[in-house]
Amino acid sequence: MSLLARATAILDCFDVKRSALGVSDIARCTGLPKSTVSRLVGELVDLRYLERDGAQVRLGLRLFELGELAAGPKELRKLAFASMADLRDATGQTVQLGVLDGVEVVYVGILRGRSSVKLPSRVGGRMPAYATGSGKALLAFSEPDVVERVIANGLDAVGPRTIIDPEAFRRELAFIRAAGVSYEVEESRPGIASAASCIVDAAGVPVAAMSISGRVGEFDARRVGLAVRTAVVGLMRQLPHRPLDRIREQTGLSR
Amino acid sequence: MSLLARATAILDCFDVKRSALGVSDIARCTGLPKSTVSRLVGELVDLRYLERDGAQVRLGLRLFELGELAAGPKELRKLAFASMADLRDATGQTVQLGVLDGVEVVYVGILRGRSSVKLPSRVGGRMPAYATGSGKALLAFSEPDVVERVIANGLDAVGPRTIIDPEAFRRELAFIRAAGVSYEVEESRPGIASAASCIVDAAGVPVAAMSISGRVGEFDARRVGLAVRTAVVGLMRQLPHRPLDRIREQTGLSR
DNA sequence: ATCGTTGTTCCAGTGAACGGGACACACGGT
DNA sequence: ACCGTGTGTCCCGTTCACTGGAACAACGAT
Repeated sequence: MSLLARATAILDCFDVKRSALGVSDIARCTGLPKSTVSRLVGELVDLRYLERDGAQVRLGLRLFELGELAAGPKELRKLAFASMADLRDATGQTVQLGVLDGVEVVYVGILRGRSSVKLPSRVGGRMPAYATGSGKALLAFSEPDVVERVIANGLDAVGPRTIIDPEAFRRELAFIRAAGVSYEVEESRPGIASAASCIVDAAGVPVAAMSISGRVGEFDARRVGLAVRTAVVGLMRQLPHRPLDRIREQTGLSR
Repeated sequence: MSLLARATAILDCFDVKRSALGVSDIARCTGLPKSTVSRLVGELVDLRYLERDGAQVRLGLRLFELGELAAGPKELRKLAFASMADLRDATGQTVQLGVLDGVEVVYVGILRGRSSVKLPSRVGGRMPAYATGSGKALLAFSEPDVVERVIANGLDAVGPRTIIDPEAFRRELAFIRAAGVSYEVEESRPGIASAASCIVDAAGVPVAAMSISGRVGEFDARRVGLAVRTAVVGLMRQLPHRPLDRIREQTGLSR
């Protein structure tokens, strides 16, 4: 395990629930020797990636800065914001924007609806991809090996109706690919339903997914699904105009 | 230069203006050998701190996540948000919240005013402390060695009226400490004026500064200065109630 | 006073990072 | 076609910086 991996393991210990940790806490959490952790924490503090708060230590200012600079999610959020707001206003439900990272979906933007059922999601938070509307929408348009990796990673039931059978899951993705919309009822969490649609770029690679979630009762799947889909196609129409970097990426990808 | 310092030097190359860089760009910018950069970039990509975008590389998803988790700024922003909104609505000018980091102030929150004169500041952005309203307010309540470090670092003119004389600067801070408000007219940038006030915690250590900026013409310094000050004292009144972590910090600081 | 904590420091041993150089590739100019 | 210059990656012997057990000092609780 390289030094960088150790350092990042330290940063990974922090969570919305555990926002301040001691050296020993970190040593336990990472499995690294205490002396090593002490030294690395010291270096990270000097670099302002961590900051001391008495005997505890918490995530530092530089991470905040770099997070604000992380161009990808920011740009995406800006582009999608208008559509998301329309959707939120039209339905009153909460709208989310997520990207795929390995076997999980990371939410990069959230607009909470009026009927603010408290969703567990949070900007920067993660959920298993196979159990969420956004995740399934993204996987439906991803390469087969990405999907297989998710399946191989295990389809554990995280909600009352999570799809745990690999074959059923593949069929579900095929259906989503055809429909352009994914639905999910109590697959991620009891009492919650959602509909999502995948945003793909000009080359057909999935970029993000927009989803809309609400309480199972007050949620008209058909209607809402259509709304998400229309919002997404509207968004995609203005997507390929993004000039330089997209072109550069294209040429880069073509070897 | 340790490995961690090298890795962070790579991350520091990125900027709002240079959001995507190649390996050679980074090598030039950091002064590190290209082969070293290539290897480190590879590791950082594996760790998702960077992501490849064709031949270019940009800041990755994990930095975005960690930035969202950085508790300090987030908490502060939440606390100050109401007062900032009041101030913005009352004056129509843009309100900023900044913290001190070394010799610079980092903006952790911005509410743009109606008369949206385009300020150069940005959430997560930096400005030299000695040349801004927020920075001077923070320095006025900081330990002498902090102030001296800033002065030793050099008071270069960044605006038409930047204070560049060390002695004048010390007098300015003494005045601000007495008044509780700092003013700044064209010290940071031509055509811009601002007033700021420092938020100190129960122990008297400066935490952040709230500032309000506008075009020199449409800016009534007296009136606005008083408004900022009242907003800040109102904010501070509800500050010491913050329970556990503050107490822990206290005990930690008292050795 | 005696534990069980905490975090920090020391230092010799070693394994991982280093980086010069060779390499493959993609351009653009002549 | 032939360079010249730009990329980014990879190899591999050298070496030096990271490692981590152990000893340490400070607390707090029992």
